[in-house]
Amino acid sequence: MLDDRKLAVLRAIVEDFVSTNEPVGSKALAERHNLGVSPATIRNDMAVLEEQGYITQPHTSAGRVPTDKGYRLFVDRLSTIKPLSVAERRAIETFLSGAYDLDDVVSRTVRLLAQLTRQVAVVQYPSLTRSSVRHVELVQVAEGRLLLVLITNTGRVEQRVIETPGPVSEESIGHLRALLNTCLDGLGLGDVPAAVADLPEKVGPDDRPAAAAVLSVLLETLVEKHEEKIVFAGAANLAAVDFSQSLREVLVALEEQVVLMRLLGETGDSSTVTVRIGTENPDLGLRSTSVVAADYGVGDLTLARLGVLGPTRMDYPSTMGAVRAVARYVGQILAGS
Amino acid sequence: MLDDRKLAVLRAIVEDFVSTNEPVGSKALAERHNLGVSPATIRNDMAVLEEQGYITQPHTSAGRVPTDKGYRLFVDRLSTIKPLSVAERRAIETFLSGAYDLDDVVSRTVRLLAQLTRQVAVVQYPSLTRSSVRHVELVQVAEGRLLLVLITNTGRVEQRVIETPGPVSEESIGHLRALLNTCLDGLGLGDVPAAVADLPEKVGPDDRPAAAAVLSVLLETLVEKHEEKIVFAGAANLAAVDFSQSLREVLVALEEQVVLMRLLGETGDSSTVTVRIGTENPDLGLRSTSVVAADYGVGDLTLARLGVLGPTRMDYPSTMGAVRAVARYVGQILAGS
DNA sequence: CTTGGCACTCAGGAGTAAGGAGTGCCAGCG
DNA sequence: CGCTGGCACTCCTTACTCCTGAGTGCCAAG
Repeated sequence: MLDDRKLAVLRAIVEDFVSTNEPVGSKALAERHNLGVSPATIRNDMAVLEEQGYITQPHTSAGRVPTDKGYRLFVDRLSTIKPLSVAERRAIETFLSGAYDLDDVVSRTVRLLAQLTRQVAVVQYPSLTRSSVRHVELVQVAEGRLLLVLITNTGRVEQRVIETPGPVSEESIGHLRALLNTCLDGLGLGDVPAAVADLPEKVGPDDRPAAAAVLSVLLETLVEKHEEKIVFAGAANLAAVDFSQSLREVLVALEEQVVLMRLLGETGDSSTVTVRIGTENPDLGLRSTSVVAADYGVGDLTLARLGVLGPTRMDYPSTMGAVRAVARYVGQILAGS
Repeated sequence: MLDDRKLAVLRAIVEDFVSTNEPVGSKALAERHNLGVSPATIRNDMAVLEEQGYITQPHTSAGRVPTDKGYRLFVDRLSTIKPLSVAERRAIETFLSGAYDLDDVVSRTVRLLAQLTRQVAVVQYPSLTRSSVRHVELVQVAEGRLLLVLITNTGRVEQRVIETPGPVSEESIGHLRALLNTCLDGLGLGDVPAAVADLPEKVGPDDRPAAAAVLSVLLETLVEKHEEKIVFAGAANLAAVDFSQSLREVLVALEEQVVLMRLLGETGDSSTVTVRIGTENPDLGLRSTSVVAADYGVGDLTLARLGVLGPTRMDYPSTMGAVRAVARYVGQILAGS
């Protein structure tokens, strides 16, 4: 129902509109792209494309603008992900490899992605449930108060204060610590609750209350922090685009972890870059924004997602290229640290 | 040179302009505030105030608008900090006391402050140089790779990976750990470099290289992370105000840690709330923003700063009240954890 | 020193007109 | 049957003008 030429016209419309931000007319199309036909012919094609819902006119006697459906077709069938230049790749590599801990990796990544795409970047911390325990540390910081530090294989460090019912001897703490480490080492965090269920029974009766307190805090940490840690950068890039009225809504969304999580979408829907366009987004008020996201991880293990948020009028091929490249490099960096 | 009535007029102008965002004229002033004189008189006073540089007109035949100098006089002599309502205080208390670690305290604080003031809030993490060591942990996470975890009395947890020249025995690590803790426990971070200078000499010759590696990373951590950790929230509130062109610049500034630090200003210039108005700010491009900031800490010890960034046209008394109150509560929370 | 009166200024909105980009449709051509 | 040039039509955009009203500065009188 759409022959090759009509698809070519749609592609040209998307490309021109993205670069000029102005409705594109038949005459301009005929001039800038050598489609080999006259403006009148293009007009006929445009009429068909509009009827099918791929493009629309802001008003009579204006050029055409792609609809969400039009962008969708463009992304799915009319474009290919544009790889980054060698210089860009090298820049990513050197910038990321300078990081010295997980916080630093994440914060560098998000800033890098924002700069590459000139849009708002969002990066999720490696999921806790997909990580495994590397080390558990228990330190008495004051009478009746312990600090639990949980280090995962992805470099995440979670810390919690534990109020114990009474003072605990250094010896008991050492015992408890050893116990925790032997029974948890290398274990996936999802399996921790089952593994520690019988912990209080393994310690002497005097230490039971303390062990129980530690346990409850440990389990709490796993559920509370869950997947929720997520950061963004590049809000300034929003001001450049003419977001006008919706700018506020976008900023609000960015500050809500929950909304951000929903925007990035479920992990693992596909092994490559995914795109959500305009109204495809779950969130009202972000109807004119698109999200380009991808999973990252080490090897086969998916750790979390990262992505970019921008106007529907976006350079999808380049953005997708940047997101894919950054996701890969982050995986490499995490694997090496 | 400025009698009481002229000051009253200035105060009225500031208050009206802050609440309406429109240049205020002599007639409106006479109606809304009972100054006991006619508009004509007020006009004369206004002429004087303008001549002295406290107010200005956007254009002939418009009302007057306060200048930075006018706001300054208002803040210094014409207003008093407005205490929060009981309900607000209670809300702060319950919200902050729910926090369970330092990250959480800081993130809650910044969101709280943003919401209270309906502006952009900025909170600096407790300064490392003003903290002291509570515990040092050393863990072998892989062959030739150690993890150094530094816990301060303010709850900050810094972690760094250390590559050792070769494998290190568990025994050596234990020794090193004990050594570090005994010689650093309770020490101010500023004093750490001196205290550990002779550390390599205290260990056996075999462990020298490892000790040196640990040492260099430890010292690096202290200088690199220095004071620089700082977060903000409430960017969405920027969109509400009519910041127009400068919005982008403000957003850029917010994402630059260094700029943020400079904006908050030096700690300890005064024991109470400080205000920087418009051009008093060190940063170009933020000429139409004001910063209201205060130190926070536990007891006499100042830990860091927090504050609010907004348009010069701001409700200073309320904002100052909120900043002061939040700073106090944060201190209390930190003292109790 | 304060006040009412008065002429003056000027930003902002409404109304109008010209310009132009782009369309839809039609008739003719290969 | 599809492509093309021509043409009338639509309607957004810009510029221009005019008008109104808020607010001022100044002056003369109390």
